[in-house]
Amino acid sequence: MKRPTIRDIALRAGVSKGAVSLALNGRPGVSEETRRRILGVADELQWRPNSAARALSAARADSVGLVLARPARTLGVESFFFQLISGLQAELSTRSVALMFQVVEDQAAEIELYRRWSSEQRVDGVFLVDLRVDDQRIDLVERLRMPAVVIGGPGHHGGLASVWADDAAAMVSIIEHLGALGHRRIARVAGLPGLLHTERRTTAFHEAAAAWGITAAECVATDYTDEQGASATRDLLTGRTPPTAIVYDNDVMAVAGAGVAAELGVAVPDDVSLVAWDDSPLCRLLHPPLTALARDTFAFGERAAKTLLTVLDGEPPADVEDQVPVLVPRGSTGPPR
Amino acid sequence: MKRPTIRDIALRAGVSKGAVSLALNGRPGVSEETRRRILGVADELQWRPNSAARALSAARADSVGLVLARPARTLGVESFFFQLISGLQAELSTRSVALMFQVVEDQAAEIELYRRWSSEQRVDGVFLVDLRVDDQRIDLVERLRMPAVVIGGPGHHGGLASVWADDAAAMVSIIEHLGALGHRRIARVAGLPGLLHTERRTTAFHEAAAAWGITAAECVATDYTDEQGASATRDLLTGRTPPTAIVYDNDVMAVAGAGVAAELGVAVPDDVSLVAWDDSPLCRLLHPPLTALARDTFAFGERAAKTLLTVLDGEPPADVEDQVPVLVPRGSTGPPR
DNA sequence: CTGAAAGCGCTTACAG
DNA sequence: CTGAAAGCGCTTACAG
Repeated sequence: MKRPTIRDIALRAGVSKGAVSLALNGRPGVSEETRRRILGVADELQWRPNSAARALSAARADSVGLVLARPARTLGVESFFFQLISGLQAELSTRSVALMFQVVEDQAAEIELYRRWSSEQRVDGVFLVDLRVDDQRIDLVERLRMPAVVIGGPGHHGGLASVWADDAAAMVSIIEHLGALGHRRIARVAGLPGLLHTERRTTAFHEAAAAWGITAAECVATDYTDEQGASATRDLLTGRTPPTAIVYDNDVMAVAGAGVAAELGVAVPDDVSLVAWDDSPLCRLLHPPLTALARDTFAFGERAAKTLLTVLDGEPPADVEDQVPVLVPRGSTGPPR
Repeated sequence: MKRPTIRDIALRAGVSKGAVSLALNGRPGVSEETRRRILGVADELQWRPNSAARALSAARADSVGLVLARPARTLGVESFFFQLISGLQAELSTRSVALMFQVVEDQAAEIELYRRWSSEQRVDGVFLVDLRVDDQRIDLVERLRMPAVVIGGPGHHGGLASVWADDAAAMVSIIEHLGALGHRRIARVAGLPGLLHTERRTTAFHEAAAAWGITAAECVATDYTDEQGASATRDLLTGRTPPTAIVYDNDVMAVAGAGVAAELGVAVPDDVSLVAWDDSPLCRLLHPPLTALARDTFAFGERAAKTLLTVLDGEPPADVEDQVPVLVPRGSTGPPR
């Protein structure tokens, strides 16, 4: 009634434990006939590998990690990470690799966790998200010799693999959409200043605006929360020369902004056009629905997982560019009144 | 330069490996003095346990699992699970227990995963969510002798531990709020029919309505998505005797319903009052903000984790009732016109 | 209170 | 192509 081990298989098949191991792992060293016999017995006994034993002797954990450094109670509406995780797992599960997903309070706790995972050998590799300008984690992970994929490069990821989308090109498509509609005063409610992708978007925003002869192109920094998205919108709309269009760095803030506009009696899109970076059910649910920058985050996750798996296979770290996000025009953008 | 093991500690401290193990795990069998010396050396060497070795010999994985059976691409706006996971981890991390979180397509895949986890001994226990009427998992988990906590009982969870909130009492508070405002035609856009808590809410809805002399109390079944929430709302509002108030089983559908009302030119709350079960930033962001049933899901998660940890300690399975969710009245409810 | 040994279930050189 | 043995880093009886 105990769980069968390779010892039981070896006994029953009349071979050694070593041969069983080779056969089960599809490695050379046993004849095709004995392999078949061994697999048959394993199947009959309903044998499954003990993950701890395998991890101990092979020095592999068969799991990889993803840490999210956010104050737990503020996590919420953003569907991005759920989609990402689903995509990661879809790919990882094809190789029976588990995902250790952990939410921590801040980057200090995140770093401590990598140290622990490394020394406990809990994971074979990690995904790094929310990259910052001069991120400490790149260096740490390289020092720990922990295989890693940086999600949301490019650049600044040392010798690590990375998967990323071209934020600059996406920003250009937004500005082109608004510029073509006739907007000349555009504001942006940006995300956290320290994040690398925020900085990249800011640069692209100003460059694209300049190319369209848009001189009034202000960026307001926020922490991504609905509160700050709402108050930034209020400040912009009640200023002396309010913008005719606002671009938000996430969907939550865009929705909050739409709420503020409704409250102030500012008509969307006649008085102000709104664009959300990242599409979500949220954007489609609003009235009018929000014009949004859509990307296939699930597929992005799959790609990231695939990249980490190749690194674990010993391939040199790749630098993978994902599709450019696509702007989906909806009711929240139109020509300025 | 290799990672230190207990052997290194034993050598350096001049004791046996066994003594080191006892000291490190705070168990009796070593004198206070040698324990201190051993801990000192461990600290000096920056020793950390190898989780695989520990799991193999102690037959513990030091991790627990949570599986979500939802088609991956439909996962999204609901903040409930993120909050829950954060709460689970906050508690689990105090005991260095990891959480294996996995998203699968359906219950068949979920069950297969439990079998695998059990035979590979990947986890010491699991959390069961989205309980169904006559759920197969209860029986399976009991047969596998896998410690478990059912989240969202009560009842129907066999000999397993459970944590739950009183959905019936919460539903009563909603109906009382609406009844006191003068509503006599109330509809409910319900979640998935097969789920246990949906059924409990349905029963409570009808009983509470009857108690207030509300005869028009219709329930429409949905799959929790915004699409179905929207179309159910459209059907209700364009029917021959539309309700003056609608109760939604989640926040996503309530927001979708608000969008439909805006589209149809139905005023909220004058023409129709809206209530969301589960509060979220989403509800506060809308204009008018939605009256919602709030609960502290983070704390709920902590409590669930605590319960599973006590089960792992060998305590008899507990049945823990969480706080009753609290109705937060906002702009979306008022007296019927 | 402490030490020496066996064992957890695998993988991996090393002989034959 | 196959077998016997050692070893991964812990824990846990069992002697002293």
